Amino acid sequence: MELALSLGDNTKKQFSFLEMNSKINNPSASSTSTSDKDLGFCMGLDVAFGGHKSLSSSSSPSVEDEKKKPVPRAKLSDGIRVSSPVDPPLQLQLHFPNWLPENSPQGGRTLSGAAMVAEEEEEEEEAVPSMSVSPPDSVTSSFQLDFGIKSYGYERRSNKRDIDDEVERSASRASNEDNDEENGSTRKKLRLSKDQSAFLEDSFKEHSTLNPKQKIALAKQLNLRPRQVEVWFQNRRARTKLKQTEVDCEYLKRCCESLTEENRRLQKEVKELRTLKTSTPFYMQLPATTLTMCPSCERVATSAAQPATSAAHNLGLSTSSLIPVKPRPAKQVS
DNA sequence: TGTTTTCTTTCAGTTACATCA
DNA sequence: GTTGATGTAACTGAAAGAAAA
Repeated sequence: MELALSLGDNTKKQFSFLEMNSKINNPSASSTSTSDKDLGFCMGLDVAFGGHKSLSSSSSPSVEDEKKKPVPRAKLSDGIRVSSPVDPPLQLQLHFPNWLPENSPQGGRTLSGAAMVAEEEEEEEEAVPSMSVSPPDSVTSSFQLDFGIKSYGYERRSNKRDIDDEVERSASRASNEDNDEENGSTRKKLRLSKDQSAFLEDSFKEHSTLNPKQKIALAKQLNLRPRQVEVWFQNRRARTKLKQTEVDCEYLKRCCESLTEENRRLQKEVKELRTLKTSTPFYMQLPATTLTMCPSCERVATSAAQPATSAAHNLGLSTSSLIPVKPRPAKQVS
């Protein structure tokens, strides 16, 4: 059995970044509305939870795809623009997002492909003010803080994750110029600020998954790396699922207890009825030819069962096998 | 048109670090 | 100051799907 989770209206397609940003700029507006209790969890059974790509429409062009093939891709996602057949191969100047140090040695690096497209899209969009929510002395994420990106020695160097890592390592090297204690052998854990977390929570309420464009835009607004936003959403989905699983387990546990109790009660009743049946004379066990109604509870029973059920009533026992009918004067019915 | 390859995205599981009692 | 528990950012490998070859 799979569990369902509803996190609001998935039909909405766009983040309301500006609105959320205004919330960020006005801290008194939100931060209490981001707890899980406000997420509007809904529980259901027999409905698939998530699933691969079930919530995502992201089949967008990747950096490598566009690097390798400047020809257009067949499908687009959520407004991601790719070059048309008449577009020349892209060879654009990379505009580093503001989560990179300004003095990055990578500045001016030239790339082509979807990353460029994405960056261009970013530039084309209205200038969304980037978020600077961390206090100056905060230990939270800002690319100016130390980045201890562990060198994991990836085998493949072609997927997007690796590219992100490469960018991060580049940034880390740049950052290390100002931070001598970083030796690259340990990974530093950066904690997001409350505002950043609240902003991400708001985003998560709208979409539990992000397409690349949304991810980049969100990262830009929060002064985070896209990879951080991606990881945050992954972990957030995992937490949501875990929490929902706990709720479902509690519900099923209660159901099980209730059914166990009901079963126990019915077993007891059957046992009592059998005891009564064996103790009644044979002539009272003849097959029913008429229906009789119990005067006390106004339920109808067959005449064969009636003596036993009446006795059961007299004993104060429940008789779930009786058929409830609308109230009538106690009399025989043919 | 069908098959294989390549790549991306997501998830489940895990690790590592920060924080708190 | 130390230690264990807890929360969570970050990482890894596998699976699934889409697009290209």
